[in-house]
Amino acid sequence: FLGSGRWEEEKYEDGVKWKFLEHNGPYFPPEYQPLPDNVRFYYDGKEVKLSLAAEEVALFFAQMLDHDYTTKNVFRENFFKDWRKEMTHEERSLIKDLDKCDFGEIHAMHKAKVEARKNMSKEEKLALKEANQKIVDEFGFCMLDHHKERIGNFKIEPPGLFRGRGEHPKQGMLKKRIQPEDVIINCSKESRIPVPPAGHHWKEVRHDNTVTWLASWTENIQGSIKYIMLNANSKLKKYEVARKLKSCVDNTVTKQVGELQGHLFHFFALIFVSFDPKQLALRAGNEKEEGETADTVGCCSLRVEHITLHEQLDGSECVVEFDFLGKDSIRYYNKVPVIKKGCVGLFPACHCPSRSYFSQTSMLNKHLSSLMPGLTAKVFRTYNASITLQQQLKELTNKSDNVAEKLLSYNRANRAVAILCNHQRAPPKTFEQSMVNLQTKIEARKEQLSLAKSELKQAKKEAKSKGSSDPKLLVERKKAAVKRCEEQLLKMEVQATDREENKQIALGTSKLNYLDPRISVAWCKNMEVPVEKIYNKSQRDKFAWAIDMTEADFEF
DNA sequence: AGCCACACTTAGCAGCTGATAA
DNA sequence: TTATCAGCTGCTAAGTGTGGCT
Repeated sequence: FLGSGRWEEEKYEDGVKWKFLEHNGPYFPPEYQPLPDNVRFYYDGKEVKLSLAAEEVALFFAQMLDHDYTTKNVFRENFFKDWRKEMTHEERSLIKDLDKCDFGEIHAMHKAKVEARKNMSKEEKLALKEANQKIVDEFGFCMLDHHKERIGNFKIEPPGLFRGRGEHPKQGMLKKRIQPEDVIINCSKESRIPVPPAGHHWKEVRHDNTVTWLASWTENIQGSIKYIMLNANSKLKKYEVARKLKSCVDNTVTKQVGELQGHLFHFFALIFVSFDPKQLALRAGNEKEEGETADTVGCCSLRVEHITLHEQLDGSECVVEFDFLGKDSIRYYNKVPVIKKGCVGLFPACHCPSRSYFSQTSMLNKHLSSLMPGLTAKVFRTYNASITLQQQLKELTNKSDNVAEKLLSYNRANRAVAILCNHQRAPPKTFEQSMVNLQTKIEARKEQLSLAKSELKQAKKEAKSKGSSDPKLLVERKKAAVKRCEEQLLKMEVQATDREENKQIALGTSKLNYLDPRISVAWCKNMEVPVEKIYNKSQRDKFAWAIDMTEADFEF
């Protein structure tokens, strides 16, 4: 029964995702608690008692006062506009200038609350934890077919100020409180229908087993739909599609260049032909509505100003320099030499200012899926990421290394992928300090080591002169101490290297979403590294299928 | 072909927590 | 026992891709 069917997906016929679904509905955040009387708001120096609705929104802003957002003009303007909508007539005619608003006391109260929470007694913390656990127990699980499953996000998003990333035109707008009347419930007809909070009703209860969500509502900033869903589980199928691409790369995709030139923008040809894994892993780049989101682009939406063509750069011929903001407004900067000379002729097109040269992802995907079933633009990222990990692991790890060194190599391979996929992070606020701390520890350990060494020498000397069995034992002990010290020192030095190299790189995203876990599991088996060293508990759960099925000889 | 609605995946960050060192 | 900090989890924004409609 451990055979091939065990990790099968798509249990049901066309599009049916479940046969039975039962849950308790989403959890709603607590109602707003009015400010105590001693916490006041001032306008133009004078105390103003705000209405409940206006006060709540004022608190949202006051809570963010330490954040960069509140210094940004767009944020402030959007906030102020939406805040005024929540005010009463009188408030609105009085409060006309955000700069004259004094949120000082509200801000101070908020900070005191955070502080108090931090300083809670053990008992209080435990009580809070238990209360939270009760909520999880009641709302955090559902019955999906015959299994009890953990729900990924069972809480309705609380109201607040919209925190769009980058230069988001809607940052600071009021994200409204969601009521049960806004929420659609999805579950089995024959299940216990979730009960709405007292005095409320659901917007709708439906029974659609072709979708996986349990509840949904429409959010007021972009008008998009938000869902309550299970945690996405990684799919074997997705990696198999990417893996198939490996054999397709030469005989299918690259041969299509000529055809691509015909009816798709030339730039795809360039990108998808020059896809030596060490090169590009751009996102597809769907069109976006202008003014609704931050101006970010991907492969298909790149504009002329994002690309510079160099006929000669850093010793390579025909190099494309990319500089643009991608998803989450993360900057992508890269200089990529073209590997297929046939593409050179395509470059002049990049200088054409017309957007029409840049085809759409739907066109691209249509073409790609005709080349290979299941092939879409994002499969290239999965393929590139996984093949790069495999190559890097092969290149970097030695069987004779110790575990710490092997793990450094693994992280370096993972890092190569993260760089390829442009997974960046802001350097942690405490980064410099923690590096200094680690360095200090290393120095201390070094001293300890030299001390241990001289003690060993001394012990040896004494053992020689006395020759008794007792000092010999001492020599062994000292030897062990030196060895232990050396190991710890090495471990710390490796850790320092790893951390320094990882300053601005986020490994988690590629690990979770792009790297075929079978590559990592096979590597662990080959290198005799316990799988817990590279996957934590939740990652092991997510990749249980790979851990279970993968042999040491797996090749992506 | 272009659009939009919808469903689902991928993403960085903030705050929490538990391991570790002092 | 307490302070610290790295790693983890939860959160929710921001992508991708499909399919139906005009």
